[in-house]
Amino acid sequence: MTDDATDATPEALASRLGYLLKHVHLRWVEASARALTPFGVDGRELAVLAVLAADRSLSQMEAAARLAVDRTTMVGLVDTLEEKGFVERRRSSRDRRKNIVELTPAGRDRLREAERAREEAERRFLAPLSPSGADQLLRALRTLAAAPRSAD
Amino acid sequence: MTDDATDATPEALASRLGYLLKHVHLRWVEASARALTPFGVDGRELAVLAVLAADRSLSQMEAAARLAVDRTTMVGLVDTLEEKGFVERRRSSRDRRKNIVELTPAGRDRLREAERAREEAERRFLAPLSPSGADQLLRALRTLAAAPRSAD
DNA sequence: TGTTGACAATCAGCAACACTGATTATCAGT
DNA sequence: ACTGATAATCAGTGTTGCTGATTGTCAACA
Repeated sequence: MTDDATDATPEALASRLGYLLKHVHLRWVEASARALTPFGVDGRELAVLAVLAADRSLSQMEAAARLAVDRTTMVGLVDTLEEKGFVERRRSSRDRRKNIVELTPAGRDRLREAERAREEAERRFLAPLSPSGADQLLRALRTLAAAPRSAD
Repeated sequence: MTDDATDATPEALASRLGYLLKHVHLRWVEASARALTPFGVDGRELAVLAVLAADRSLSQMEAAARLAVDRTTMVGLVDTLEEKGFVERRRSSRDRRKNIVELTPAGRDRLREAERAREEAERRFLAPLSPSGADQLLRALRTLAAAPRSAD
């Protein structure tokens, strides 16, 4: 009896925002991990490459701010990307406290390939929605992410 | 010096599903935590109370399956709810391996109050969207959460 | 010029969390 | 009775993100 609960969303939770966000996110993490494994990067590392490609070069702190990850987390992120040969650290000549992080040619190539795979995975993931539904979802999420932190 | 990046979603990431899901979820966790603090439960504990109220009584495993949390995590969840006096464990008489978990009257009261607060918080959280937009968001999330695990 | 306060990157340690695997008690079927 | 499966529990592990301290550097100013 009722072992359908294993992968169907149970009635009592179906409308809970927290439950839905968490599980959809989890699903996506799994799906994107699967899609990105062949490229040797995970979703967050790819996002780092993407922000570095967007702005020519950034300090670690700037990159961390862009991605809204902790500054100490960025250290490790850049570490692994550097080991993989996708980025390079360089001391800024204008402010020698800063590490300028830049894409290597290999990093740029990998970014291009992996981005394609990510986009494809995202398309597949959103396939259960109508095209306009997918679009509205992204727009709604963007709105909520950008909304000012509720001032109590 | 672009410190606007701290709370505005940077261009390069604005359309990343993973980024958006993660940060919207994080925002919601913060908001709901703030809303629920006065009631002495967090979002997950409240969800446990809700599934217990929906189905008269459940074994721990059944409750865990409903919420899609690990069975070992449910042990701790029930532990703290029991300490707070909101649920009670009872050995099933029909299958003495099972712990039947049931709401106490105090748990039922707390659930009612806290649910009201959660709904109110959810309304506030979704306020930046139009009413129909909020509705569509929930529907889309429900669809994605229920979609069959992509079969590669 | 030397001193002061702030900031960038790094590192070590901590807390939260969920999972794996083993253990104990119980069940159902032979 | 004996066997294989299942429920709850616990101990240990790995991950993650954070706090706080450290080191080097900067900018401002007496």
